[in-house]
Amino acid sequence: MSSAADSRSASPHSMSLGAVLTDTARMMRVRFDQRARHLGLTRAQWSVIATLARNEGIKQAALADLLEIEPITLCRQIDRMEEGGWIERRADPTDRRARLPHLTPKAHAVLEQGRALATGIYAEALAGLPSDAEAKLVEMLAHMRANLSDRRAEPAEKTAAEKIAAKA
Amino acid sequence: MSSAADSRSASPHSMSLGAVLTDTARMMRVRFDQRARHLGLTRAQWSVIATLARNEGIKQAALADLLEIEPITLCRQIDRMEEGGWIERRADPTDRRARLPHLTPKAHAVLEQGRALATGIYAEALAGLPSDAEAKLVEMLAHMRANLSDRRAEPAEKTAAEKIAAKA
DNA sequence: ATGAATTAATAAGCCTGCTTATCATCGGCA
DNA sequence: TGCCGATGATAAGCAGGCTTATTAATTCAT
Repeated sequence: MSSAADSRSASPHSMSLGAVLTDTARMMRVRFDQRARHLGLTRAQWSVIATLARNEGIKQAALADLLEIEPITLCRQIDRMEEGGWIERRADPTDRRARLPHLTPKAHAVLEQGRALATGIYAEALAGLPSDAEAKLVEMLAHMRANLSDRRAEPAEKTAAEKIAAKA
Repeated sequence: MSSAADSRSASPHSMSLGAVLTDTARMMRVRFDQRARHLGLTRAQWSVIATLARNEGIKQAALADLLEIEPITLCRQIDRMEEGGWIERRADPTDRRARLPHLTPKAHAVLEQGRALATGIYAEALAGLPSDAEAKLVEMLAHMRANLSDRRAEPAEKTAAEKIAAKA
């Protein structure tokens, strides 16, 4: 039963952080998808709805930036969500290039359910950990995300420290 | 500059944990992919190579279990890696159903480079955090992964605690 | 000893991320 | 005024996850 853990821990600092991070993120997404299936929504789609709800009238490119995905990824996601009746694109009166995504009433109707689902899954994932675990995790992960967010494919040595210094 | 963070933190316990977890995992994967591109390898592929290197002669289903992905996902990954010359499938003399994946010399040759890459990226991500951050993170994430790993689409209440009790 | 259940691998088809490239429009500057 | 670079959206095509279902081989129970 412990073979998986054993086989991964040959060098405790080599693969485990990336592996456990990726696995945990994937499992959280899968769990959300399982629970949200009866709503007809995936985690990624719910994330679009939740963000859009707080940013009415935003452009696709700006929304992609909030979601931290590429515009093309969001574009195709909105294609699917428009087909599913969650979102409609409206013309921007001030810029004929833009097609602003708007939530439909159907999307507004599931906002609360999605929030409750997410909260329940976080609670389930964090069960058995100290009460400050969530805050600590979010803080550390946000820090790591910031460390990784800019630079391109440069050699790894002494870049992170510089970046942090530059930000401060 | 802070608009993304602001727009997400409307309710600090609603979306942020899942969002930051997913984003950080994705950025780590992207970073690895950028750095490993000159090797012709992706993070997912390197992960297969590293795990296979520690488990010679394993079956595909067992390897999928170690990697915590579905067998079909690994099957298609191995298709690509066989095409790329990283892996070859050999017949299992004791079970005619099985086709055992084996690393090619080309794959053995990049093992060290991959390990160094991963180590460098972890260091970069963790820069500026206390020295025990990695251990704490791995511990918390592993706990969460365990909390989420079994059960199916049941309601969220009081399942995690039961599961932990059952495991102990 | 044979028929049922299980297991190994994989096909089909979807979702969501990416890179790269195209096209239309906007807006600033010469 | 007219042009040229920046911007908004999207097409094409790949990677790597998933669910569901199929085929072949093995194993187990009767």
